[in-house]
Amino acid sequence: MDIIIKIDDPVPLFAQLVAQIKQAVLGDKIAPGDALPSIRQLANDLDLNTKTVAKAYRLLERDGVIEAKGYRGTFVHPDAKVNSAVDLNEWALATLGNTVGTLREAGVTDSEIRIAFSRAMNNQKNKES
Amino acid sequence: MDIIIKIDDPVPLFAQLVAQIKQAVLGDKIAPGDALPSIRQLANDLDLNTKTVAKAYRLLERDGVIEAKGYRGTFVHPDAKVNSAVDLNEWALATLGNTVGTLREAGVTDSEIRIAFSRAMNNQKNKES
DNA sequence: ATATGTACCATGTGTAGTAATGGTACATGG
DNA sequence: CCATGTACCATTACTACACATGGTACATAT
Repeated sequence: MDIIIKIDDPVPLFAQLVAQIKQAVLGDKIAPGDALPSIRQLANDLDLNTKTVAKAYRLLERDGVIEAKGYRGTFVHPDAKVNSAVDLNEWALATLGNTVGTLREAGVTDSEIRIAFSRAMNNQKNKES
Repeated sequence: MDIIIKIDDPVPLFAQLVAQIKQAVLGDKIAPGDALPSIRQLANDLDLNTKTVAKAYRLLERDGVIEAKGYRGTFVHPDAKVNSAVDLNEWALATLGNTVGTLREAGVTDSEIRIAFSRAMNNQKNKES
């Protein structure tokens, strides 16, 4: 795996990692079942903090691209290729875009939308008890 | 109109103004057709900047609570009482709350939701040309 | 001329959230 | 024992935005 991290890139480091691993899956450079380097290993190789790599791995597992098997290490998910093609963030963008559009049409100010959004994020945080 | 502005209140000054004027309408202290003090006048009385008062008036006019008639001054809107009861911000909060809830259930991170929201706000800005 | 709402230039302060870093500690199951 | 992923404590730098302030300028129509 030729992973190249650019520290001066505006794209966050963990996001670069996520993107490149998804690309590796889509380009068949790694296949389901393949073992990935451990968090500590990869952090050492790429000269990153373990937290940064851990964050990328956490997101990749949520997206069904990799599978963490505890002490045994991390592996490429069986459905990795399909799941790599699905972009949760783009869907979130589209969904929020619709809502924002509706509010804007109703005459709600951008500033008010931002404030309402901030409140919405904090409100629901306490809703799931 | 007994308007009291508390500078040490966490509620923004312009928001205090908006709320109190709406309350004055709902409490029949001012009725449709009544003239409101000019922006400069009110800013002077309350010891506020004209911009702050202007912001409140702008929002009140959008909500159909008051009517700006240019050089003639500002007046209470004919449908002020009905329009004062509608809270655009609460509706925005509820709408955004639903969207955020949906995204959260889908496993989207709060951080990712915020980023997607930020992009949604910037995207649509250029959409209406 | 006058006072109206409105629009533009700008600055300062405070808050909130992101990204990345460091260190320490834990349960897991070969 | 040991390396795994994971979770907690924390700090630093940065960005974006809200709020409020100040000054200046403009078209309006009596």
